[in-house]
Amino acid sequence: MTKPVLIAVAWPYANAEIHVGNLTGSYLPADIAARYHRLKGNRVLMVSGSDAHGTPITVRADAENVSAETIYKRFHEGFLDLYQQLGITYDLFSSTHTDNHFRVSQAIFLSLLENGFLYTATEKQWYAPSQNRFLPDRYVEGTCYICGFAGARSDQCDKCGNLLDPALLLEPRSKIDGSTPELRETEHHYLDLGKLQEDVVDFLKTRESYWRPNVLRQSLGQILANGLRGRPITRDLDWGIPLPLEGRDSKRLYVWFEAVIGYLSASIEWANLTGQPDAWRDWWENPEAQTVYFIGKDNIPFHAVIWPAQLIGTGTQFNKHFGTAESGKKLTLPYDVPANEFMNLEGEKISGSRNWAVWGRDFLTRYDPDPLRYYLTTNMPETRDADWDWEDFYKRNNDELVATWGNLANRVLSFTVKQFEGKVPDPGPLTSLDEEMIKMVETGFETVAAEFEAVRLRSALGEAMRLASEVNRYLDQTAPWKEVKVDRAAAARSVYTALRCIDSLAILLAPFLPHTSEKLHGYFGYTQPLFGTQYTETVTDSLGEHTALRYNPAPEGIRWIPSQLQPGQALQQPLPLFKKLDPSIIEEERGRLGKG
RNA sequence: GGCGAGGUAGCUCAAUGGUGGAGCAGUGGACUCAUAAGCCAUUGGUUGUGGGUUCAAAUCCCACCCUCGCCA
Repeated sequence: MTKPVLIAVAWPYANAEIHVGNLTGSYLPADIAARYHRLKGNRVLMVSGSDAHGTPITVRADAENVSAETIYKRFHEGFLDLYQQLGITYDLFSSTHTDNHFRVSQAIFLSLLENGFLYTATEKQWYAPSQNRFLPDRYVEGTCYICGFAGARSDQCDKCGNLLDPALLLEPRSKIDGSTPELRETEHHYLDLGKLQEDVVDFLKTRESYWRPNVLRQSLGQILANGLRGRPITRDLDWGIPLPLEGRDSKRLYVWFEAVIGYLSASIEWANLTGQPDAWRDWWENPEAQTVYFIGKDNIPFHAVIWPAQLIGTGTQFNKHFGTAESGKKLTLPYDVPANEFMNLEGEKISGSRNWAVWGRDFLTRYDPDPLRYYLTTNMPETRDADWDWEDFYKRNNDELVATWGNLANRVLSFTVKQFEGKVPDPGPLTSLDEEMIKMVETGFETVAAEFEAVRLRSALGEAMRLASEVNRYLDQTAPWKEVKVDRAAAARSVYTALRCIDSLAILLAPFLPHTSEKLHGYFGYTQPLFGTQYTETVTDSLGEHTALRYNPAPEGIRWIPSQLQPGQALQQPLPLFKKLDPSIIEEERGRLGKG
């Protein structure tokens, strides 16, 4: 039985490279889950894109004297490259800077407006007469009225750490041209979260039994303790999505409001690109669909509270404002938000500006993708902050990945090629020991799956690796290298049994280690691949063009099933799946940290 | 400042009131198909600190220290 599963992945801000903390926080667990569900035969749609708007990008653009679009595209291209190398298989990785996303976001805005969940209020904002525009808080600096620090940001002082009331800042000046800004009144739209609170609480209560405690406490717990207040959803900017209201189109939707809408708009863009414009409804207008959001803990309130509030507030009005066939259906609320904590690096917080980071693309110039995926999964911050430690990476690669799994596959395949003419031997009747071994691994298709369904990926990997160890134990008990000298039939039984287990383990481990599982799958002589292929595509719309990452799935079929390996099947001459690392990399890599 | 999470063996983590466990590392052993990998055995912990509740506390309560996140 297959079901629709939406894998919704955090949208990386297109103003920095992606590091291992970003990967283990959301992109990697999302891909592992997506690959698992695809193997299960579920209808998977995995979407995300570059978050192209917002002030961090315009700040950087102004600093480099280039357009915001230039900045976003530079990092966007890097994301696509990394995702392809690491095998993060988005069905669509797009961008928020697309005509489609603009229209979807505006439709959500209009739906909320029609349903009475928006209100307007007037506030005071910094305005630069010299430039004839409003300035975001972080564009204005001045002297802190609390500690006297001269380089304080308008909304926060980096010296004393206090959050500031912009209106009280002393000697304000624009970071762009040094001119003196003035406070002017401006009217903005607010999302009326107070009005939506009861519905959001009801929604969260239906998830209470299975969501991670850290996510529940920061959503349901926080609301019950403090309640929800309205939040402004517009700003005076010129980079972003214009309000779809006449006379107000100089205002832009706030990034926090529109970026989460990307999950819906990317699904719609994907549907259009595949030539089935209504296909998105299978996930978004289907109460049976499981929509799972992979994000870091800093994003919990936006995905567990505000995005559900936006969806609830939109009601059944979306199609009407988007111009698609009205269905009278509500949009699907999040099924799960398995937010991860953070990953530190050698005991310190990852910091891009200090280069205290392990960058994804840089890493892959020296190492293979699957060891990275392995280490980031065994060390995934599912319940608490984790730490990337180069010595630990080295050890887990050599002592676990190579020793337990890579060596197991290699020793049995090599032995078979050498002793049984490269063909799966005919085992004849199996002994009870053989049958127990096979059954133990087959049970893994249920026990590992249970961990996947609960999004406990570290545990799922641990269970699969435990089974690999069991096969090593089995080999020591049967010792086919001894049997082959005295009882060839016995050796054939043992080798067949081990091969069949390894064939199954390749599937169990495939979501984590797709590149090497695919390779091993080929060594077994199969011609049909486990997974599909990634490719990029340039999409042109009224805003210009953007490059999208796409995924061409493997042929339909359920592959999450135990090995049916047949005697006589011809194997390929295997090569080791993983490389042992030299201990010198530990100091070498540590030496790179913190250097420009 | 408020709220929340975490602090358990050298490392990564389990264990929510009932004799502190696993994997890896370390040590000893037998084997040799395999990337000197695998297998068997084994050393190792006053559970951040100080109090308290209890017959019994890693677990519940209070205070404090450290790390982190959210909010103000």
